[in-house]
Amino acid sequence: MTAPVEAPGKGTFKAANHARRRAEILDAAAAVFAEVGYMRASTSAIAARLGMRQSNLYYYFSSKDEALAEICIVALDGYIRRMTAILDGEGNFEEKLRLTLRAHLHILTQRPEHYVTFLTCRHDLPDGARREVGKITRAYEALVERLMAEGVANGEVSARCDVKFAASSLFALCHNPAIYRDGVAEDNLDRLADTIADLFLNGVVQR
Amino acid sequence: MTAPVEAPGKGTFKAANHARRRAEILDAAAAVFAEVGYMRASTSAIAARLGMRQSNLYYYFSSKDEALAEICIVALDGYIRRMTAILDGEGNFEEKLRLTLRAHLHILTQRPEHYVTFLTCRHDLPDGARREVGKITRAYEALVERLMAEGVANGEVSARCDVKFAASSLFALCHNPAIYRDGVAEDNLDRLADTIADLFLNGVVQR
Amino acid sequence: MTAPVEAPGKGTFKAANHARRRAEILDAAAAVFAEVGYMRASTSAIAARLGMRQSNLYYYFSSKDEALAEICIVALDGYIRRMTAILDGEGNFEEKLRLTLRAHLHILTQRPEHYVTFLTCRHDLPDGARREVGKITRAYEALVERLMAEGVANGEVSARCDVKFAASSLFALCHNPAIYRDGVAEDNLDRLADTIADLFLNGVVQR
Amino acid sequence: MTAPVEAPGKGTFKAANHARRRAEILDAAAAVFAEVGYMRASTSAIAARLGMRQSNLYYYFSSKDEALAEICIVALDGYIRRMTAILDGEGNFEEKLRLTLRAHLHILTQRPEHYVTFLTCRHDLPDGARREVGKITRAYEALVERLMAEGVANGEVSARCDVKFAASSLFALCHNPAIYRDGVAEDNLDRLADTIADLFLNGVVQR
DNA sequence: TATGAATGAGGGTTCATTCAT
DNA sequence: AATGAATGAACCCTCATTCAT
Repeated sequence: MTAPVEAPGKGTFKAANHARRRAEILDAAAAVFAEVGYMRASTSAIAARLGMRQSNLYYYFSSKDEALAEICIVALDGYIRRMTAILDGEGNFEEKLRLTLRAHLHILTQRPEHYVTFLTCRHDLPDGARREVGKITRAYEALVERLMAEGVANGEVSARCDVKFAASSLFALCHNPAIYRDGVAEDNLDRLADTIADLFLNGVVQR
Repeated sequence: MTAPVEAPGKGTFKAANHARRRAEILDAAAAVFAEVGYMRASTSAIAARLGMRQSNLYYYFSSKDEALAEICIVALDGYIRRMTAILDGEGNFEEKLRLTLRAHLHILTQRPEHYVTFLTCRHDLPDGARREVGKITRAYEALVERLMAEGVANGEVSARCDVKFAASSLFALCHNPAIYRDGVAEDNLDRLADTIADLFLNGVVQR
Repeated sequence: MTAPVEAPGKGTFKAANHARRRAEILDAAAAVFAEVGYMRASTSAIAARLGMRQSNLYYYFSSKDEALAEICIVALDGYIRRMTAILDGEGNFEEKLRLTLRAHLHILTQRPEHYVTFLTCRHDLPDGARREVGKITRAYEALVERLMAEGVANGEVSARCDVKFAASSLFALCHNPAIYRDGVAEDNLDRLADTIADLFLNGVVQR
Repeated sequence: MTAPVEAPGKGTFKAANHARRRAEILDAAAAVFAEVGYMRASTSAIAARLGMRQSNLYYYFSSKDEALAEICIVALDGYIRRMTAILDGEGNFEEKLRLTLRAHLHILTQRPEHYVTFLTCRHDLPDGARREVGKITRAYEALVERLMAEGVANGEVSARCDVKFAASSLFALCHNPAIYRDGVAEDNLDRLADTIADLFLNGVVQR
């Protein structure tokens, strides 16, 4: 969890290079984690993907755990902020739901492996990081539940709807494309989000 | 994949003990696999849960892989048959969908850990077994897709509905309760199934 | 090394059965030892060859080591006595050498696997048995060396001949057919012995 | 069979160290294999001989099998080439035979344990390597058989001589000193080779 | 910054052996 | 006389991690 001992000081030239390389390593790690799972991902497989040697990874990260934690944090980055903005913004339930889905799935256009890693490797985090990540996750879920609750309150959403169940179902519908597609082109994101929204809002029944 | 050489002969009355013990081991293994994942699950943790020594497991199973494969097979057992029966039976789309969900989730009342293990550890199967399990899984998915297609054909389901997307979404909605609950009491199964069916059929919108 | 605890008393009916079964087990063990070597020979492979279960072997033998030791003893049985008889008997060097080879290779017509096991698994004996077997082996070698020495003494064998080297060479020439053939038919034994004798006596040079 | 992934790049000057260490490990392994046999040779015994930890062996070799295969290859190295040169060179049968024996036994002055390991542990090779080694071995044997056949053809060798039997007997005569001596001093090699040649050519009979 | 080398801990698996029945 | 069940020790191998250079 702590930074490697000899990491360059902030603000120097070196620091920029260091940070860039760190990010590259995170990407490689996320790719391997997403493909074979955290436990099967060997540090040398990660290093090989970057053409470097295993031991050099420890110049940038103090442990494999740390890399996983950081990937999960990156994957979660901004979710709370964006979701808060959506909730505080204009629009009825349906509009906010569509915005939510776009925001939620946006990462699939940028860092799909980070998202998959978050979904599938979260449980492999060491206790401390797992609790931390869990806290953020639950806060985010709470915001989505609030969206549902607002929908119920203003009559757009059926009163029979259990907000917790609805929120977790919404997430579940997002996992599928995350895991079974290699990534999402930027121009397809909105269509994907709306497809999910349509199902979630209206179900499959013909009207 | 084959039973250990020194297992008792078939049909003897000792064979029943052997089979019972095997099943107990499978249950213990499924519990550990579901809890910490296949890779983190040590064979001695499985043995400890049964008060036996690790090496004794190999009297019943020839490898950890074999146990996983068997758990996945058990989890899949009967799905094709039951789904075929539903499709060939009476009822409109909605009725068949509700039956499908009950059949699909029924395992949660009996062997929830087997189901979770199947969902989360499938990828850890050795190549041969993974292909075999994949074949069964795809056949089952195809049946559910056929259900969707029939719904579209007779006008109960919206024509805009992509059957593949719909089928995989239905499964996704089932994963949630599987993973986040410890099991489902037999008398709650129908309610759970119907809750999912309601969402899937009509969405959350108030009408 | 000690007999199993509950072995039947000598002279009883049971004792005969017991001894017969013991011999069968020794044969099976010798076959497996000869085929894959002592270390790779599992007790269950031996049992399987007899249609019995591994644990039952321990009713007849107290350990795998004991079976090996006994096989080696059986393989050596009578060598000293027969060699002594040959040395004490009539005939010149060449005649005695041919008798020696026939006596030495005779086991190939009866228990080739015992001989091969002796040759290839001797080193796997536990210390005590190895010394015992080594003692007998050396005594036998000494007799063969005496044969060579007598040949030298009476002028039939070249005076330049090192008796130790000659004796061990004679044995070496016997190992080949032992290891590379499946066994020797009784009527071929004399021919095989004479072929080796011819080479040993006269070499390959044309005269 | 392939070198470990993280071995140093070819041509670097670190690679030389790596190769040297690899060779040291092979020597240690050969010594242990020759002493107690492949199956009884534990990797930690090999490591202990070098003052390193067992796991470090795997930085140089990917498996115990690989080390054995390499030892056998080393033991066979050059045999075909040298034997071909002898056959294609000048000299009558007797001269070529003596050259053959010197070439064959030369390894006893350099790496006796490799030779003994080859002789006694060949059967423990995994299937692929065993076939490969078997192929080389048989090719070499065929060359020695050709030598015998040439001797028969030009009248130096008795027409009654079976070339296959003669060739395998020659090898058998070489096994003895290999196995029962700790090695051969360089200046004794020729004498040893000639002793064997004398026996093989003329037998023990006084003329 | 990066590498080669080394290590300790742990895991899955095999197997001879024991013992109650 | 034979079997099912269990066990402990040993073994090969993997891997994250460390450290000197």
